[in-house]
Amino acid sequence: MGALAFKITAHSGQARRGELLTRRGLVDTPAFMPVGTLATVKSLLPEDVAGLGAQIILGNTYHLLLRPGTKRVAALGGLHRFMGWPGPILTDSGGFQVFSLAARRQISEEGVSFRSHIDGRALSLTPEEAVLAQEQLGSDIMMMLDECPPAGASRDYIENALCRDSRWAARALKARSFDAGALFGIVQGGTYPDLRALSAEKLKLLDLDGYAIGGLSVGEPKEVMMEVLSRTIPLLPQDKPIYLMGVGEPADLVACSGLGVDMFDCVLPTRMARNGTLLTARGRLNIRNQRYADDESPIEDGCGCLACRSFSRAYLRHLFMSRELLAYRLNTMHNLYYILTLMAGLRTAIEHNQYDAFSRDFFNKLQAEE
RNA sequence: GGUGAGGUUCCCGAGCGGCCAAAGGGAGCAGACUGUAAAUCUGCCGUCGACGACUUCGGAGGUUCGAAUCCUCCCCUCACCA
Repeated sequence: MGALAFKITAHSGQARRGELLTRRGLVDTPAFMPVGTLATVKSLLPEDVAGLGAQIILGNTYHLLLRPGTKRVAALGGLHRFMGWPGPILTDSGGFQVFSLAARRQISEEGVSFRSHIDGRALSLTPEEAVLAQEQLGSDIMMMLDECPPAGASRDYIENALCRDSRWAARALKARSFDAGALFGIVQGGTYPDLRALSAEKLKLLDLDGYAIGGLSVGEPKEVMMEVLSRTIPLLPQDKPIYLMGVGEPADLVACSGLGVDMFDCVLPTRMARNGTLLTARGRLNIRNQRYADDESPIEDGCGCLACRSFSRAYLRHLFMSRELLAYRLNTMHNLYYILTLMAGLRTAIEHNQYDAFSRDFFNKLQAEE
């Protein structure tokens, strides 16, 4: 208590407009959290990130544990000071790396042992150590260590994992210091509604500050994801923030907000930016494409981001083709601006009880011919 | 003027009698990317009526069942000597 307060200020259908009050400031929800895995949102300055409209960012325990070390970050004054971001930070626990680095790790009741992807050295992460590392970082919202099973995992496997997750959640809570940040639990259960319910039941017994939904958008069809989500959200405490982990395609943000999700994070806008794909209301635009070589128009007419205000598609294409560093920065600014502006629009719509109209308009534009 | 090395598909560059439309880079073209091992990865990249055919390896001839690969002459580069 005290680490986090959440207040819902408006509803529009299932969609919720809320205010998440962390110990380092307010976050308006539904919120999108840009990912800054290694203590930086790649290519941007903290003031850029804030200027684009982000109120909270995500950092990563696993990566920072390996380099430069969470103990070192603590000695240097914590992650906020280290990276120059004074606002709220949510830290992932390393749970996703249990999934993405599956080939280099082993899971036991005690925890996870990894082979570092940098130098191959062995390291272990228990639920307690994950909390400790996040406390060393000075995290405002810590995530419990969990296992995120792949889409193809068997029912037995998923059930076994989620039961262990709930034990890990209890251990994480017990390990947390009294003055530490908030701690979220993570609901798993793959695409099985009853397993999702089981996971939610177990986690609800614990005094967690928020509930994340993990193990989605890991390869399952989109309709399945929406179906699972719509059946899982009602099972969670409605007075706590609900966080859909790893989801961030514009269409998903709109659709999932409509189901009641309050928080999102995703590498998609920043990674795509660095790979030359730009987000627009009409869909994706690959700036590498030949047809933009002589195009004097901005990425998107009417977009208020720095890249669109100042530069043409032709120039941005040139920068990207030349691998100029400015390309990554401008592309990232555009994509994050697009996403964060979309979230702001969504919040306003919910406040005015116009979620449906907003959503309809969004999908109509997306469908429209170029 | 002499001697030596060499001219390969957009570029660089392997190949040195058949398994070569020709390795490997680069460039180019297109696609993917959802709690970041990602400024990454994948595919295409001579032409066509395209599981086959046709035209290519400085030029022209020749040897051979068969040549980018061997021989002759010519053209052009580069290095060194005059």
